[in-house]
Order: sequence, then structure tokens, then C-alpha cells
Amino acid sequence: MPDKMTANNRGKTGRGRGQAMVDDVELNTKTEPSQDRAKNTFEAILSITGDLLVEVGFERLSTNLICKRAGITPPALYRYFPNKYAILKELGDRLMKVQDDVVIKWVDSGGLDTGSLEEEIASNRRMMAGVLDVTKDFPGGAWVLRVMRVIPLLREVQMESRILVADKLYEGMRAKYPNVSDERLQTATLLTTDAGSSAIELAIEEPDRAEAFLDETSVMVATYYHSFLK
Amino acid sequence: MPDKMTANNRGKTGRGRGQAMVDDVELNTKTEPSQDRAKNTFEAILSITGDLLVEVGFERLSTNLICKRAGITPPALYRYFPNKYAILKELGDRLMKVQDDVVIKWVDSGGLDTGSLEEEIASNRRMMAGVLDVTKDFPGGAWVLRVMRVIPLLREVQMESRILVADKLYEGMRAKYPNVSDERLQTATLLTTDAGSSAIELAIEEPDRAEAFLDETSVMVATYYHSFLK
DNA sequence: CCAATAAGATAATTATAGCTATTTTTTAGG
DNA sequence: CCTAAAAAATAGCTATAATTATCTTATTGG
Repeated sequence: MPDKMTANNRGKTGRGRGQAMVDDVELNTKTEPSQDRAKNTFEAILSITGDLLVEVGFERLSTNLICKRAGITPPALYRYFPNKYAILKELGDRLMKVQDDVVIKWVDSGGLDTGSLEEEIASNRRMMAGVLDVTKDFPGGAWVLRVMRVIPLLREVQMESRILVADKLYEGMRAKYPNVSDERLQTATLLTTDAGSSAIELAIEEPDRAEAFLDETSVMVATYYHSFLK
Repeated sequence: MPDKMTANNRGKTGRGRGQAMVDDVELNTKTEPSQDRAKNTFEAILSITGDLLVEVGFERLSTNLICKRAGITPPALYRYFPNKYAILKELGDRLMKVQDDVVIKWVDSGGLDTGSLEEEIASNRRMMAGVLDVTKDFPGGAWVLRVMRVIPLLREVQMESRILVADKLYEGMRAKYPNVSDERLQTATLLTTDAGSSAIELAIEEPDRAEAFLDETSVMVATYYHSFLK
């Protein structure tokens, strides 16, 4: 039986793989969109992916679903992203960036220049509220945080961000706690960053207790650093 | 063209669904294995699932792969577990149980009956080391923790455990910190449990710094609780 | 307004995932 | 040692995931 020659199957076969290769994948975006229409598509893919994470979760998220919701077809999506993980990576990069920016601005604007424990708690708390805000505003923010944990390549994105933030904090702390070893201070910044991130996740999950989570985490972290002075 | 009647396709069709329904699934185990052989199969499925999580990650984990590695066929697996998530849930249940047991034993054996801050730090540190140990011994322990975050139904398992542990801690703390409100103490136990869990994940991910992570987390948590005395 | 290029649509392909009806083999109790 | 129940194997099915070759439509710089 000869090949059926329909309008779009001219005897050459497609080469879908059915499953993405999770290792060895290129994760960077492809063509940067130049036209306005394309920029909209690009952004729509990202924001819809975030929305879908909230609606259907990570397991049910698929490129086909994203396309359907965005009103585009797969080739349009694959013009910008080489694969599904690249979309998630872009989301991860962006979320980390907005979170990092909050912390960096906080440090640069003197968030660490505090005296009393009470001041430190309050300053810390303000920073955490800022991080919570940008995360809540981010489409699917909490889900992006979770997904980053289960995809090794995205975990690296997160760790890079953690290190960036921890370094920034370290820089500001170094002068403040001169008699604490470099190593200890580095460990401390990493741990408190992680604890803060966990608290943010909890706060989004249980909005009713969000205030309490921020309050207590601020107390915990500030009290901890304060103990370095002794 | 008539149906091909091979040895096992007798004209009735199978009814595979191709994708699991992530919502609305039964997650409990089915037949409890009675024969020894069956118990081995049951345990093999669980421990191999843990191993595979480490080897290939969550995304590549599939029932077919588990079967292949366990030397069984899908129907054997599906005799015990109604679907893939039930396997993960059993792993989650078990990991939470061994972790919880460490904490409960620690409380019951007087882990909270400490006086000085130094004693509290040391006691806390012993408990965390215990939790780290059982988690490291658990096949795929760190991965199970991660996976629980991205599958809502498993997240519930984790939250139930958190609440159990937090309640146990709360019980012990209630007497120790009489002038702290119930609500605040509950928030505190939940947050410190979460922070501890994050630290365990970090410790497994970066074994070289595991000691430091436990040390500092103990300090952070103990210092925080200690501040309640003021 | 037209050519070049960007953006998107059509229509499939392949792989593999989850799962199962049915038959065969083990196991263990009488 | 024989038989009923338990356990596992045979051999698939169906759905859907990711992805693509090719063609068409929009956009824009000249």
C-alpha cells in the first residue's frame, strides 16, 4: 500500500520523540521574538504555563495543553522554546530574579544596617514581605518553586540564585559579625535563605497564616544572627 | 479485516488509559500480600522505586521501568498498587513514619527537658542527626521528600505528618513556655519542623556540609525557642 | 506595495506511559 | 499429591505526550 499523500504528509515523516530527554537538553530560549505579536506569544506561553501549574499541577502540564490555552499551535511554541523544560527554566529564572532583586535592594538600601534585635526583626520582616509579594504576583509562583526541586536542571537555577543571594547577604554580614568565621557565615546565609523560602511557600499555601509565618520566621532568623554577636 | 486472534488477544480489548488520573485516585494499597514471595515483591517494588528516583529522577520514573527493574510484569505490580501514585504514597507514608518516630522518641525520652541554651542546641542537634540518618537510610529518601511537594495528594501526607510532629512538639513545649500563646507556639513548631526538613534535604544534597547544616540549624532553632523565655 | 522574513497553522509521527483481560504457574493447606 | 487460591506472566490496548516537516499567513523595511 503506497503512502497516503494528504495535504500535509508528503511522504516525509515527522520525528517526534514522544518523551522529552530530561538530560542533555538545551534549556535556553531559541529565537528571541522580534515582532510585537511574537512577544505577546512568548509572554503568553510563560504566563499561561504558570496559570496551568496552579490549575492542573505539574504532572498534567503538557505543551499541548499550553498551546491549546494560548490559542497557538505547537510549532509556534517550539519556535521560542526548544522543549518543555526550557519554558519552566525561563519561569524559574524570572522568579529567582524578581526574588533576588528584592533581597539585593533590601541590602543595598541598608536593610542590614540595624542595631537592636527589634529593628533587625522588623527589617527582616519587611524583606520577607517583599519576597512574598513578588512571588504571589508571579503566575504560578509557588508551583515554580516546587517544580524547581524535582527537575535537577532547574534545581541548579535555584541553587545559583541561592548562592547569589547568600553572597550578597554575606557581603553585608561580613562587617557586621567580624568574629564569625567565613564558613559559618556562609552556611548561615544559605540556611536562612532556604528557611525563608520555605516560609514563603507555606505562606502562599496557607494565606490565613501568612502573617504569622512571616512574623515568626523573621524572629527566628534575626534572633539567630543576633546570637552571633555574643 | 478481522481481528488478529493471537494467543492473548481474543477479541476483547484492554482498557488502558495511557495516563493516570491524578485527581480522584485511590491511593491505598490493594491486596495485602500474604505469601512470602508476594511480600518480597511488594517490598521490592518500593525499594526499587526509591532507587530509581535517585537514578533517573521523578520525571523518568514509570511503572514499566519499575517492573523491568524488579523483574516482574505490570499486572504483578498492579495487584498491590492501584496506580503509580499509590507506590509513592506508600513510600511517603513510610518515610514520614520513620522520621516522626525519631522525633516522638526524642520528645518522649526527654529531648525537651533541657535547661541551658547549650543543652538545647545539643539535644536538638542529636534529634536532627537521627532524622538525617533514617532519611539517608531510606531508599530515595531525599527524592521522596521532593516528590511529595509536587503531587498534591502526597503533600497532604506530608502535612499530616508535619501536624503530628508539630502537635507532639507542642505538647512538650506547652509546659516549657507557659507565657507564649497557643497560636504562636503552633506556628513555631510548624516552622521549625519545616526548616529542619529543609536542612535535612540540603544535608543530603551536599554531604560535605551536612555537619555544618545540622550544627547551624540546631543553633537557629534552639536560639529561637530560647527567646520565648524572655 | 512588494519581497524577505518572521510567525503561525496543518497534520502527523513516534514513543512511551499507564493499565488490563485473560491465562499460566506457584504456593500451601488438607 | 492434589486442588483452590494467590501470584505472576502473556500480550497487548489506548491515550496522550513531545515533537516535527512542510506549508501558509502576517509583518515590516525599503
